[in-house]
Amino acid sequence: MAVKILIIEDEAAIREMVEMSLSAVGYQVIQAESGEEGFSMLNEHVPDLILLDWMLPGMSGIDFARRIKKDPLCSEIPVIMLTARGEEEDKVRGLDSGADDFVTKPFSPRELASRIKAVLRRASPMSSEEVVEVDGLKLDPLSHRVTANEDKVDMGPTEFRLLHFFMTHPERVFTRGQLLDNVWGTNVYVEERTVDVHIRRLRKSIAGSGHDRLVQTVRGAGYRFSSKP
Amino acid sequence: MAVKILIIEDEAAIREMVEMSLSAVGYQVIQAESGEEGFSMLNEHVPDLILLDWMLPGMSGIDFARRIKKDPLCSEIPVIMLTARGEEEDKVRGLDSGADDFVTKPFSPRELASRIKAVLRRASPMSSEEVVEVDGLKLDPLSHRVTANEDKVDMGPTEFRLLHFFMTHPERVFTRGQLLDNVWGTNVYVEERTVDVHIRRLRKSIAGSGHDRLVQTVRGAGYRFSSKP
DNA sequence: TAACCGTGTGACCGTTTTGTGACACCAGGC
DNA sequence: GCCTGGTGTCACAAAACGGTCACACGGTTA
Repeated sequence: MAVKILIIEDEAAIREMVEMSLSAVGYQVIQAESGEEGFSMLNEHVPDLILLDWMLPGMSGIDFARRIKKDPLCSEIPVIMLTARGEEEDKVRGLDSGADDFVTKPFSPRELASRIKAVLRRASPMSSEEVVEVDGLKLDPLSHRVTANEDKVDMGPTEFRLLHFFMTHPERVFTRGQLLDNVWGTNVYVEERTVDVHIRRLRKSIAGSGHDRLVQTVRGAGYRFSSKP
Repeated sequence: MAVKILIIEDEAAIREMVEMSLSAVGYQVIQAESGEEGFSMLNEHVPDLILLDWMLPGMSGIDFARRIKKDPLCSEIPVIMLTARGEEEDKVRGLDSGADDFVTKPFSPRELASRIKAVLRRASPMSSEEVVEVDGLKLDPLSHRVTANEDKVDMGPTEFRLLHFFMTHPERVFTRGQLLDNVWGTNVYVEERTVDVHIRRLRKSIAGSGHDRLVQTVRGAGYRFSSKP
């Protein structure tokens, strides 16, 4: 699955440049031009990294970072601050607020890309390649394999991606729309009820070992993956 | 363990390109932008190969190579020199200094990767010439022979390389593109479906002993070699 | 209790992906 | 030249997958 990066930056020129250079190296870029928009984006997408402008209209970057880090659901997402030259003294405050790195404007696409790579490596070593396990249900992205208590589990590609997303974002409810965005990908047009069907197929394939209880329905909201009842 | 490559090159652009393209095919890349930094890196990492820029600020590439080769701890590490066009006549001197190969800038990632592969194969025959065996299926790179429970197995050269790659990288899914890169070589252009055909031929040739089950299709992802079902 | 809403479920069918045999081409040996 | 074995590509077949629908079910509300 492609690495998602959310950029929150009010200058459209910078957003566009970042979008172009990062998507060229295989990242999926989601844009927001204000803190508020950034938060609403977080409801749809769960990015792997956030690029955050230091000076934002309305909510400042540092406020945003603090709120992010307080939210247990998002606190793990690494943040890179974009600062203008001459704000050096502010770096300390920025670090306190939980930013993982700083890039000073103007920056080259290359520099940004290498910082991103470094931060991602540091923050979660190969997050998308790590084996995830919940309650005896194990998913190995590298070998593309799912086992329930060492027994092989079969499922289709979409179910696999869905399960992978769930297992890497447990204990959180996702609406059907959010699941479509994160598992199917943005700009696809399919019925929301399609999610139900794939949930059903996923449950069926992991039901043999009783793990279907991990995929929970939250009526009126969506679905959740959780080991708690 | 991943193959480590140390690149010593002052131009960040080239370093980044190399880093990206090599890490994409599974190498671990360590960067240094000067000879001095290169030496300090050698104290931390023992790379399997060194990419060395011909023209370095301060200590030149050739000086570096000479010092490397004098050090008994590092003298075995193969060195590939990166030279700019028009330095052809210098190649002789370079060879005297112990470089194992040359790559002329500008070079393509594919070319570099295949040179690296060739040099590593030449330099350390140990790892890639060891007999591998999985489940009674034995491949001997030295005698270029495959046996299934002591019975001889026939296959074409490409199938042999494919099987060798699979057996040295089991339990992991490879896309058709990755297989093309790793088995065919990086600078060839062939249809991805060609992989399917060779998978088919490989399966056919090892099917007599039932070993075709080791070559597994992962729908939507690629192929995997595994002794597990 | 009946209508209603959201979700579960099985089935359908077009599309996509993979398996498979055949063929043309190339290089090397005779 | 003429085989021969190996390779890449193609066309077709087979299988799996994905999205949609219709209907069933169960809880909630009027």
